[in-house]
Amino acid sequence: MTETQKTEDNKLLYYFKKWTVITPEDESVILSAFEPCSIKKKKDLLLSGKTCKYVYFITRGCLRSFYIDSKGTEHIYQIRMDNSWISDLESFFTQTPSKYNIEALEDTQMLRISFSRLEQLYEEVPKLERYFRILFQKAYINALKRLNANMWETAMDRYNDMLKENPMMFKRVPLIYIASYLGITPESLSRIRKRI
Amino acid sequence: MTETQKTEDNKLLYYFKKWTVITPEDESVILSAFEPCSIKKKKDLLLSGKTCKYVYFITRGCLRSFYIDSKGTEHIYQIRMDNSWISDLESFFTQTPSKYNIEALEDTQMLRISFSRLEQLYEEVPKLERYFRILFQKAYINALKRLNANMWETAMDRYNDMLKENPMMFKRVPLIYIASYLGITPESLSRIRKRI
DNA sequence: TTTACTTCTTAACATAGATCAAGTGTCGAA
DNA sequence: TTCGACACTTGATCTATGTTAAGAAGTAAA
Repeated sequence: MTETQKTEDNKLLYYFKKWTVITPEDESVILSAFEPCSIKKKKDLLLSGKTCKYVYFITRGCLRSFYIDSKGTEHIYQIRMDNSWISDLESFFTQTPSKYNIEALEDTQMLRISFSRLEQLYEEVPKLERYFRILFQKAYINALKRLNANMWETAMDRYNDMLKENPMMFKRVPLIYIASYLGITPESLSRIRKRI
Repeated sequence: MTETQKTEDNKLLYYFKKWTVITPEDESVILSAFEPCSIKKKKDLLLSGKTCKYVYFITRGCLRSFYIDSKGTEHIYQIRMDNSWISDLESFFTQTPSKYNIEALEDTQMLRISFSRLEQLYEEVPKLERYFRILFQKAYINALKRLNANMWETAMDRYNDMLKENPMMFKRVPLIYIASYLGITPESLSRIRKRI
């Protein structure tokens, strides 16, 4: 195991330990369940129509997930960077074909785990149920907040909120993707930025 | 314990058992942790500014949660009926004041559990972590779907989807609330219905 | 049985953001 | 060093939905 890899693993464990108690024995079981992988910028991690085989913990890099509508337009619903999870959870948990794509916006390093390996890991380390319970709790609360913002706030308010809460994204992600994530066109985002 | 009450409890357990294994001993521990309660139509279960003390499992009835914006307009983000959960999870899990209101749209019966009692219950019946992990997983997936629909589909498509997926709601909930839930005004909903 | 309130509809007008079209600047690959 | 794709901007026009205002129908209260 290289030095780089060790650092990556430790970050994964750091996040587990924030919400649940992990013994040294658990640690090695967890680490052995995850498999390092990487992807080059502009390459696809998941293609629409394929089943999503893994959940990925991003140790370094940036990815977007999006779907393509009947007119061929891409709609981004997630942009994820270092130390967060990415997957198509619906496809992953039901093991059915995905409607979404996941693409790398930067060269990205990840730790991945398959559906069956994760099920097995829950049996080996039941405490992980708590970690993921809390993770999904928070993800759900955030998704509802974003839903409310999209339904009832102006595009300008959403842009300002995002600037405040996710300043790093503006340094690493092109505005055309941020526009789609905010639910508007690049033209509208451009006009909003001019007004400020 | 009345006959009515027993039926209610069994429904709660039925949903737990769908996703995890519950022994007879666990059953009684779970049942004793939940407390029956009820609320009359138009009364408030939660007021903005107050901390949300419970999560509620609705055994029979209907509630809406909404927030009031700076102009005094109500915005509904959840409508929940029989056999589902309702709460302001953010306020509940952080035990801080809520930004939302929850109001009964019908006379409603529930089973409730407090934050500290739920924490204790997780220790007593660790298998419940799995149930709630899966519950939040599904809730998160649904919230993302609703977000995508609100960002990228027309109000008419959203209305038709809701008609298909939640026909019961149209029989029990006034259209003014359904409009708000769909992210549009009652006037727009009226126009959409006329077009069909 | 009158009154008042809630729900729902309709119409005229207003507006945020989309669409279409064109143009500039930048950067990586040949 | 030049070319072509990509990122971003700007302007003109269009459209879905909001806003304002009014009225009808149903229901609960007095």
